[in-house]
Amino acid sequence: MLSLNNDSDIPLYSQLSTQIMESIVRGDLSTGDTLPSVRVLAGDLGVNMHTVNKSYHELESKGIIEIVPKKGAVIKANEQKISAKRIEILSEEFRPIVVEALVNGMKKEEIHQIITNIIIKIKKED
Amino acid sequence: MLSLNNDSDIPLYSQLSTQIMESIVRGDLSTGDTLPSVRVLAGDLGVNMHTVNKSYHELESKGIIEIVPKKGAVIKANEQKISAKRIEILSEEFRPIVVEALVNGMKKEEIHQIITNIIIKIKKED
DNA sequence: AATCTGTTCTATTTCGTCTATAACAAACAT
DNA sequence: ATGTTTGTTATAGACGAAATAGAACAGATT
Repeated sequence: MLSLNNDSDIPLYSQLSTQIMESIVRGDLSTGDTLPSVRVLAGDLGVNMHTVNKSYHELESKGIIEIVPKKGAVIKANEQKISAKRIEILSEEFRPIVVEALVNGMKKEEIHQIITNIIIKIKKED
Repeated sequence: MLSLNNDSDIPLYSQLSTQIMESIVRGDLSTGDTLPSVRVLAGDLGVNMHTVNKSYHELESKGIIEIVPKKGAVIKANEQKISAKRIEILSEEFRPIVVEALVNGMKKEEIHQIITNIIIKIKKED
């Protein structure tokens, strides 16, 4: 179930993108499935149409979905091999958080444990 | 050496905070060391005094440094035991990036490898 | 005594987010 | 065929964060 938090400092469209990606990881959404129209989902979530539209385009730029104008948004099959460029982008996103963990005295294994727990958490939630 | 990127979508004060934390992790800054005054560092980096001030206060809120009014900013000793609350905060920050990695088809071990590489990279840089 | 320090205040510019409304042309449903 | 739904595009406004600028203050340093 999707739900956005207005009080968060994370933009609504980013929250939505992340939650849709979580649904895919969890298996609730699979390759070929279509997402609700921007108007319908906006109505369900109580946000503006453009906010949902922005999220969909963010997902499209990440290669997660395909937007067919006048038709809808479809979940794409995930690439079998992740590109080196994508890994580089992910690394840059991970970096500041890893630094913060390290400066707090955490060891590599403890950070790995946090990652492991997050993965477990994502796959268990509904 | 500190250097900020004006074209980045990451705020200047956040970039600065991260780089200072990296210096600590790397050992270039140790407990008891004092940071440059907000005016001096701002001059070196070519940014406004308030931008550096904001970074220092962000670091103080994270418990990394201590600001003594009219004196300066000093690197604090890192807590021997990281609090559960801090781990929770870090987890929430890690989460969306982990999701993005998973939706790209990465496995747990591959994400661990990215983390490991980041740590190596941080400690090697100058 | 002069300088340097972080602090506080006011002000302005710029940009991203979010909302709102409207119109368009293509796809779809009945 | 008609009416609805679709994503797209455009314009507009409100709001807050980021960043800059300049000035003044009082305590610490030299």
